[in-house]
Amino acid sequence: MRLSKKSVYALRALTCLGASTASEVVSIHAIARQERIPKKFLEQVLLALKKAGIVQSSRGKGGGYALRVAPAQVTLGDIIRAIDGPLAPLPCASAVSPVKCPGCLDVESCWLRGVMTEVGAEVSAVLDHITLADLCRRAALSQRRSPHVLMYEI
Amino acid sequence: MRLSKKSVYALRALTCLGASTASEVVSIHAIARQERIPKKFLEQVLLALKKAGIVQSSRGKGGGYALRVAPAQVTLGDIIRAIDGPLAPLPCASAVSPVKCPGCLDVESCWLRGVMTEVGAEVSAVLDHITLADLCRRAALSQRRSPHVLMYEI
DNA sequence: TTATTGTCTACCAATTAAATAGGAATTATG
DNA sequence: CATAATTCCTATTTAATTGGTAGACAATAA
Repeated sequence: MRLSKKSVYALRALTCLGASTASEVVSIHAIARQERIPKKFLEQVLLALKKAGIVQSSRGKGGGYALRVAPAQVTLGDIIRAIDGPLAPLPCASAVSPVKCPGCLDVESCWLRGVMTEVGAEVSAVLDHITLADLCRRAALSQRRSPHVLMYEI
Repeated sequence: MRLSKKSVYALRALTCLGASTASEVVSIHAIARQERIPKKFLEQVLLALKKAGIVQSSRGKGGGYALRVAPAQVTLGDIIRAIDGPLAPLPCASAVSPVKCPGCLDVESCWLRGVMTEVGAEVSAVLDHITLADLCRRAALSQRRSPHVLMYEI
């Protein structure tokens, strides 16, 4: 149930883009520096987000990335799915792209898949009602307070 | 967001125990054979479940495992937590045992932790309202139909 | 034409998950 | 008591995944 580092990077990069106006582009370099993310790794993250239709890019000098849709239109679920794949607890229980998992051939696995499909749907529902706009709002709020205070907040 | 093989084994082993009466014990060997789980691996799984207070064991000849609590008293959440650890999407966002994760020192991580703590709580809520009794019921149902039919059911 | 930027693919390193191994401790039973 | 069956515990090995790096290539603005 753990979020990969990759998708955390994606979330941070996207709030970074969400903070800019829609028209202006931000370079990989700038995002990497600001968010302290390994540049070449971030490259792959953004490429995946582009493939998922969440961001758009322009190349060449002065190029960079921008959101392709409004922050309120992108959900946490969209982002995590784009990076980490289906949210289903089991490969075979994915609504998007169900894949027969090993050990899924016999009867026992079948009822498990049933339960897990439902669990996956509920998890998706949770993640799909939190939008990038929400994240940006929270990020902006915490930006305003002192880092030191936040660091030790429970 | 994927379930480990280990916890799938745990779920299957437990439904196996749930199917037996509370008083009778089932040996690792029997469970492993019935559920086609590597015996030595299952050993570790059951040990973890025991440490979590979900099952009890008796050693020596004629020994084995049995549930320590009623199937309706154990939740999916309990089981998965016992095997895979906290359900939180981020180590730092665990209600049970929050651990400072690398990159969690600066301001950006803090708002992420906030969101993820909430997400984790909701996921927990989902998993904690499904009980082992529910799983056993489903397992019993699918047992009654033909394996072949189930195999290709969507 | 050149500097800057994204695109793509392959690769390597580190970590984690899955499985295996083997001996110690415990207990029922002949 | 001796033995076989069983859990307990820890270490090791193997496989898979994740995290990160590298470098050649393509596009574009100036």
